[in-house]
Amino acid sequence: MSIQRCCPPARIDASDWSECAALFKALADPHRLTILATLARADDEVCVCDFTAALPLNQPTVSHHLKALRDAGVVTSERRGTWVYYRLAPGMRQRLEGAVGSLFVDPVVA
Amino acid sequence: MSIQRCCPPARIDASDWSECAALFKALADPHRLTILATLARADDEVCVCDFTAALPLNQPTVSHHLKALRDAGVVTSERRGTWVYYRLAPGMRQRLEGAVGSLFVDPVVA
DNA sequence: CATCTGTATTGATAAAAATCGATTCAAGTG
DNA sequence: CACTTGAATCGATTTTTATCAATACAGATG
Repeated sequence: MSIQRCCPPARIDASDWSECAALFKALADPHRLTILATLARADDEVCVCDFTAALPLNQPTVSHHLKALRDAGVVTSERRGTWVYYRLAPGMRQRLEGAVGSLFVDPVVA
Repeated sequence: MSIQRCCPPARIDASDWSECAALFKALADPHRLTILATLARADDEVCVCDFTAALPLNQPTVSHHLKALRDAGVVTSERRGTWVYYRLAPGMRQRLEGAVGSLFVDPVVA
């Protein structure tokens, strides 16, 4: 019998998804999502001390997660006196929605 | 002088973000995003052989990533003869958009 | 039923990430 | 300027993840 073909050749997407993956990776942790959701709901700055008080983590670990979010550009920080305050980076929601949108066709938007 | 307060007490979000984090974790890899974007653009099934051919990874590694996506409920698979075909899980876009939306207030949608 | 081909699984290894104790740093306070 | 406090950094440890070679499995073919 004739040899079966599995399918039409198929066009694999050739984009570089590294940047997008890095953004999702920043959100791939329950504690970081807690921080993010808190900032989103506060729609205002939140003191680090509140996170260390509320999260079931030691202070260095909280600091570690905050740094991860900072490095990913998800949050910004500002020291004022002894305390440091975090807030959501401007345009984060759009950025995230854009990332999701870019996965699903929406050919050539940005 | 009086002791400074850092801020109003602050209300930390108490939700469980594990599930949401697991979804983002599934997307936190460039190769998995390539697979996902390909499936989204195909809007149809794609043969595993196309992924193994196109990705700069060995066959077992591709299989590993496909399993990760399956376990996260992001894709579904179906064997037909020798070949196995993958497609996007139904409602994935809404699910992802819902996850993003749940982070940003949108109180009590689903 | 021996064999081939495509995919999944197993086992091992290496790289990355999460966590914490100890320390450092920055800024107030006395 | 010594001391205290909040946050970041460092170092070490453990866990998770990515990757691949080898193997097993599933279905077709002869």
